[in-house]
Amino acid sequence: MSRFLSLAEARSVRPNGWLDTIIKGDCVAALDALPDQSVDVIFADPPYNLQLGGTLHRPDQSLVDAVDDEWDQFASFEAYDAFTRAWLLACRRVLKPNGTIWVIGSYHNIFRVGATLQDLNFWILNDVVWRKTNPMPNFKGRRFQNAHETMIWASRDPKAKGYTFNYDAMKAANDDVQMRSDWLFPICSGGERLKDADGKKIHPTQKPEALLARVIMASTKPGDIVLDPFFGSGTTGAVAKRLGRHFVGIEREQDYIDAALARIDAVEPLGKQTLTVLSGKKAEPRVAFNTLIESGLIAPGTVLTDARRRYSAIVRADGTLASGSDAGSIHRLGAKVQGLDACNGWTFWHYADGKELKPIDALRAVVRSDMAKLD
Amino acid sequence: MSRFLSLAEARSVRPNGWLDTIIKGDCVAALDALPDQSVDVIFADPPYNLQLGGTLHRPDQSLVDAVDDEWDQFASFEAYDAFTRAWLLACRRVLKPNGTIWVIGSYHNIFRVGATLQDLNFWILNDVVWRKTNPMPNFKGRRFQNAHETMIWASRDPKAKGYTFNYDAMKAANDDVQMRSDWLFPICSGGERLKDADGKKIHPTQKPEALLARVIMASTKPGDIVLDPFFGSGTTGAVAKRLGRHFVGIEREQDYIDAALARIDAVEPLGKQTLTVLSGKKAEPRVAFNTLIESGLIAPGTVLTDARRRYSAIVRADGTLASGSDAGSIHRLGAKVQGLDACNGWTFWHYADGKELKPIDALRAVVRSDMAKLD
DNA sequence: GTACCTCTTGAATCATATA
DNA sequence: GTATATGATTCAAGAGGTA
Repeated sequence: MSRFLSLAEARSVRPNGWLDTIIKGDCVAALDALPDQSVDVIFADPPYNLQLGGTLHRPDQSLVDAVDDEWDQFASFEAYDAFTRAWLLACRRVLKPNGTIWVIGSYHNIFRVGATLQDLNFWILNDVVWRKTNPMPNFKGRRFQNAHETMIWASRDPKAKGYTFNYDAMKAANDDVQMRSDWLFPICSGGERLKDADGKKIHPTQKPEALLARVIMASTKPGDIVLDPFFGSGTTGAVAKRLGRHFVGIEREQDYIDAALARIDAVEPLGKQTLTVLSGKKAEPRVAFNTLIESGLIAPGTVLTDARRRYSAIVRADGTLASGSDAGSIHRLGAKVQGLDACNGWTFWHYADGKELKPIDALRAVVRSDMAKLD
Repeated sequence: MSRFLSLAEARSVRPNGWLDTIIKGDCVAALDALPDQSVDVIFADPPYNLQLGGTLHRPDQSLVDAVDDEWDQFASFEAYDAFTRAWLLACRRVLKPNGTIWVIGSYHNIFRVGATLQDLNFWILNDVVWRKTNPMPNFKGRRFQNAHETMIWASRDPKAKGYTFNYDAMKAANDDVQMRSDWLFPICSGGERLKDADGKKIHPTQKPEALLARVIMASTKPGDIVLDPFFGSGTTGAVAKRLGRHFVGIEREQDYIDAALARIDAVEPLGKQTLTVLSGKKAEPRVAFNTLIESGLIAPGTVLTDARRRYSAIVRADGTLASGSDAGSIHRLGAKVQGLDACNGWTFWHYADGKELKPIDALRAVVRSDMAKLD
């Protein structure tokens, strides 16, 4: 059975008695209860300090369930920085000399976290981008869709060269090319998302196990100790156990601890490491028409026609087409000129290649073959 | 002919005489020579403070041509922070109140830049990841392949809501889905890369024009002023000119200035027609519901329903709707009958056209197209 | 079983013009 | 400055219901 320890217990248990447990309490106090240089890797998912204003509604008027928990509120950047500095310093002491730390965040907090890491003499090895396959849209159309989060991976010390990085495993898992710093994963939803009896999500920001699996497979060895100072629903612990690593979690909220303990108990460790890697080879990557312009395959001002030259349109620099007083995407304008509701602009619009007309889809194929090497 | 100005000239030229020029000199001093609130967008590619220790060789023992220029050297994080603070403050004064700034960097410097932006009360709108199709591999196999750089897009002020974001154009250019925060582009190479007579690259970190094109198309209007305080080889200027925007560059090194001037001279601006930016409903003129009644498109007494005929209302002669004992504007009543606090009456309410239900928005479109013929 | 449709939801710094 | 009225705005998945 999994268990959790009070701060006093964490301090007094026999050496390593805190392995594979959750320590209940404030993050810094709990870290202070652990011995020097005792963990191999830290994965930290601290509060993001979102600073949300009012409420936000979707276009269908439904309310967005925002992260408004008390633990995500800070009075100022200074307060957030002081908090960050305190827990990172405590982490530093607990890390083995060749240990590394991962911190995940968004643009709200990650820059402050990164600067603090550098100030405390951690040495950044990579920043890794988690690209979400299914991020929440920007409902008001005022910004780019916020489709990623950032992880910083850093060693405890600039001179430490002995940190674990399973380069060959990563490369083998990635079609025999180096694992890049941009990773593609879905957000945590469906059956993986922990819910209470009423179907309400237990934790507002549960991370996907696939993300933690890659982190752990990349930067730890079997039997290593992975500490998570903001344990939440216990994703780090569940994945560590499954992958044959030890975990230590720190968490304040009893509700999260209860959920995490039950979750981890249900995990069956893998006999053999059979980490499945999500190859980003989805059906076909989406290519923006804009990309053809940006990559010089088609110039703004080019005239496109349909296959029989009945309709024509001019390519604008913003990636839209214009025809007479109408304008829009390749699809919208294709539909418009034909008086239809819908149209596949990729196959409808053609460009002149010598005397021949070719569909712009041919140019998309060029872009896709360049992209194919990536995902 | 393009030209460059000395600091003294930049200070003394007639108003806007510094448009489409390169100012030679230190970045902060040159910014100080420009008027308050005079530029729309800033794109900055500051020194990355790479701090490479020693030299790096590829597996075949060839030497990696690293960025080791004098301008990329800083004694400490403190020195880099002071530098960052100084040029960002100078940028802040020069930006229009609704202006925005883009800064690009890597994990070496972007966290310090981001934190400083926040400290100076810039308001981060997005962090945007440039995913490189063809990044340099990690030669030692000790880290993930560093396959991206990060751009921060921020408004001058947290309360400034009037910044330019061409949402509809970005969406139309992206297969009619929102543009995401992760962008895929090749690094600058081949014919685009500026080289000297010996074939040596002129600038170590020349950015691809495609990247700048998306930045400028997303966040400026034709005729806007784009300032680049670290002009280098002039990518920002070349793309701004091509896209019908004004540029101002600041650069210290005469070699870079010479290369940039020649490069920009060779750029042919696109025609006005191709530069028109697609704008959505937000930019359409307002039409009062009353206008539909006055122009005879809908008669008082007409019964409107929602798309599924769950709710109905009657059109009154004063341009309001009534339903039972409730009455109000098309929006208020739409909200009221659904028990919501907001509703777009134009798309909610439908009228019967034969057997079919059509949104009253279709009638608004008729009014708008009639209005368009007038001007 | 399957195909199709509807509804829900996810770390979000998310409007603007006029009075 | 504030208050009010207009009316613009979403992508991918999964769950569950219906034909």
